[in-house]
Amino acid sequence: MNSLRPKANIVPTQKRGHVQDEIADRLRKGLMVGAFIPGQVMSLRKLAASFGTSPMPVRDALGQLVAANALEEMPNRSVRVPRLTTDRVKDLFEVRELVESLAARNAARNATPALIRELQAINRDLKISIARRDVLAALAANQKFHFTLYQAADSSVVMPLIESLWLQSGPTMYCSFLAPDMPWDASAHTEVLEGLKKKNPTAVQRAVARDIRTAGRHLVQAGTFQLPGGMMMLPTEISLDL
Amino acid sequence: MNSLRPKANIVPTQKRGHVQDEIADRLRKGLMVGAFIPGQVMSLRKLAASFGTSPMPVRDALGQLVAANALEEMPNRSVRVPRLTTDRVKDLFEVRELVESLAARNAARNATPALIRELQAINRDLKISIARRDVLAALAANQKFHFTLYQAADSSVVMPLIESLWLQSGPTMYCSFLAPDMPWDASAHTEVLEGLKKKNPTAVQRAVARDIRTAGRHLVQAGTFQLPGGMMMLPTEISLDL
DNA sequence: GCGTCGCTTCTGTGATCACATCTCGTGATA
DNA sequence: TATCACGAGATGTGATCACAGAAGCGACGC
Repeated sequence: MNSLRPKANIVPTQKRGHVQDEIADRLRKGLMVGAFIPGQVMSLRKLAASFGTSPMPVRDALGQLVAANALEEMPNRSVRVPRLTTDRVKDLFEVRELVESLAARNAARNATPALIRELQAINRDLKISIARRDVLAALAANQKFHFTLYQAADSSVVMPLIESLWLQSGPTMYCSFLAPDMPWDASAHTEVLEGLKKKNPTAVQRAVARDIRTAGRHLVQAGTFQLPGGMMMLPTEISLDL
Repeated sequence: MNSLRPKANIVPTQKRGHVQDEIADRLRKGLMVGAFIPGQVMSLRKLAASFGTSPMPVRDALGQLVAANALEEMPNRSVRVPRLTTDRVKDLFEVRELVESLAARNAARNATPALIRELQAINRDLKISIARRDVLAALAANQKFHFTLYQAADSSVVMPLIESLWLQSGPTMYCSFLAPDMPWDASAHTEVLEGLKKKNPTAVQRAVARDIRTAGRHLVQAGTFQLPGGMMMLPTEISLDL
């Protein structure tokens, strides 16, 4: 009877109540994978149009990401992908080293043979991607390696923290690792696996700490994050085919 | 011309665009101060009615707090104050010890005489509140002591993490420290101040770690958080006079 | 030619509505 | 009396609308 009936989602209402979460997931993935340029503003309505929804779930998703420090809020109340300063990168990796070391140590205590096998498989993929110079796949494999390891720590307190820290460093890491001469040392991962096999949590902890420390050092040295935004061949417009 | 004109906020539109933030702040404060019982569900419309606004800004505020792990989302999509298990408390304080130790260490490097004086003043208030058995004031002073110290670390990465961790432990801490026999050792704070005066970051770090460790131990021992919800004289309904 | 005013557009925010889902209470029936 | 079913209410979610502010941009005046 009422003319206000909405146009009924183009998609046949896939899952009720999970729209904002799916949007948030796609945005998260996009941030990790470098689909968004540091400094890029995330327009509410444009994102909504891209997703084919109303601005409402997008607003919620952006709010989540802002609360997780994955996006930053400008005085205009617009949100954008944060551009990191050198100091902030140092801070970020200092904390990452600390927190992820803890997670790695605790994960090592709970390590099962199945976990070790899974990590070995992921590391194989990682090495292949590195050999192919496939930055995207390498970053994805690297993330998967770390997160499956940390997951074994079985801490619902630490995991969200680590996710937040990765989301913050994600876009910048992607940009920096686009430099073809960026060395990538996968030896730390090998040390992790050896430590797990020997059931030596301290060794695993040290290996993860070393991995993060060297990554952070390379990132600071490269310093690509302090270049003026908009460089590189990345699309200025939002690409949502994630 | 349109009849849809809303009823115009009772409050003469204090500040545009800061409604959701004020709501989030009041909820945060309420969580820290124990205005909400662990397990209590935060109803969107009821909160909105209490605040005298539409459910919209409340939805945003709750989303922020859920993203910060200060509130948890039930399968119903309702959000509630999380009730902590023993394991989670241990996790929480393990991470708190780690992260806040780092912040304390870095803060000690930047410590100024003014900061030391400020911390001394706060600690005086804390001791007075303890002597008076004023749990609320003591918790507030304790929080102020820690946060002003960490603020000196000048890290926009670490501070949000610490805030999130405090928000998670806030309600439970309040409930536990209601027990009149809960011992409160302020000696760690004295050690912190001495370390700051001697410009010894390691000493400050150790003191903060000890402070958190003992607090966590007492919390686990007391174990009040695992009592069935709804105990104590706390109001079941939401009290918003914060 | 350059600066400035004003308009158009776009931004996020808050309110209201419609709806699917779930809960809870009341009723009837066995 | 016990149990099941139906219904009324409440829940969060998403869409749409109204509005205030900022920003871009073009035209006009100096």
